[in-house]
Amino acid sequence: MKPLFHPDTADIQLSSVLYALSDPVRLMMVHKLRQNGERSCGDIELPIAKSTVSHHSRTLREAGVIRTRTHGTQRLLSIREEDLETRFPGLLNAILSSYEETDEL
Amino acid sequence: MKPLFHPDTADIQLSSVLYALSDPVRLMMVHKLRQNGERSCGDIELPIAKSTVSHHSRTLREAGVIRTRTHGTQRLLSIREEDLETRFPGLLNAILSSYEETDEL
DNA sequence: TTTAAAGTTCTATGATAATCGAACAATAGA
DNA sequence: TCTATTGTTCGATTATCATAGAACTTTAAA
Repeated sequence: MKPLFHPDTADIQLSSVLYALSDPVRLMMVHKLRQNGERSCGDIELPIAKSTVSHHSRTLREAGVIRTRTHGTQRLLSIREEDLETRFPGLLNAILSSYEETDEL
Repeated sequence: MKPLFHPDTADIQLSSVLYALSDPVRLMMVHKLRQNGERSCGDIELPIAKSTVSHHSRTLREAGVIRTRTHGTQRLLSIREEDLETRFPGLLNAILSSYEETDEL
């Protein structure tokens, strides 16, 4: 199995994180991951093709927002909450709180 | 003089704000505006052509991040801090604090 | 060893965007 | 009124991206 690239915490770029979270689909993915905890790609209900989910997962992973680990044929996604808090204190919570307070659910 | 469009506070979209701030040039613009207060386009030192600055100003304005007012031949830009705080409490500060703490200056 | 399940990668497409230079518009000042 | 200043808009270019379907890979299960 090919190892998946995850940036080191110190290498996570603010603009990359903001970009990753500026897409409504990806924002919804991250919101659901925080609400429900670690989930496989398929368990996150999304109105798009699975190849598109895969693409978004990769964008979030390469930006340093989520972690992906392999479990059987599944890929389990989770938010890198501690790493993000270390790198950008308060940022993730401010974004997801804003998301939850508005009508973008 | 053509009136410039500014979205109402309630119409500001989170994903649009995140997208607007995900570009390094625009992030720098907003950082400098908060550091120095209201400034004209030309007073914000940027390593890009003035037509490009104008384009970025428009993106920030239409996303609801900045306000633009006319003063003579100048356009004065300022951050919509109160509106953003009303709409997305803590968001702008979390983003700009993150920016200032990292090496992206 | 087949078969099924879960994702990824490839290819293609249509849309959007970052950039610049040139032309244009509006205003202030000489 | 002419001119300089400030910024916008237009046109073109180049690049990136969101999307989907098809083919492929990997693993688990029958």
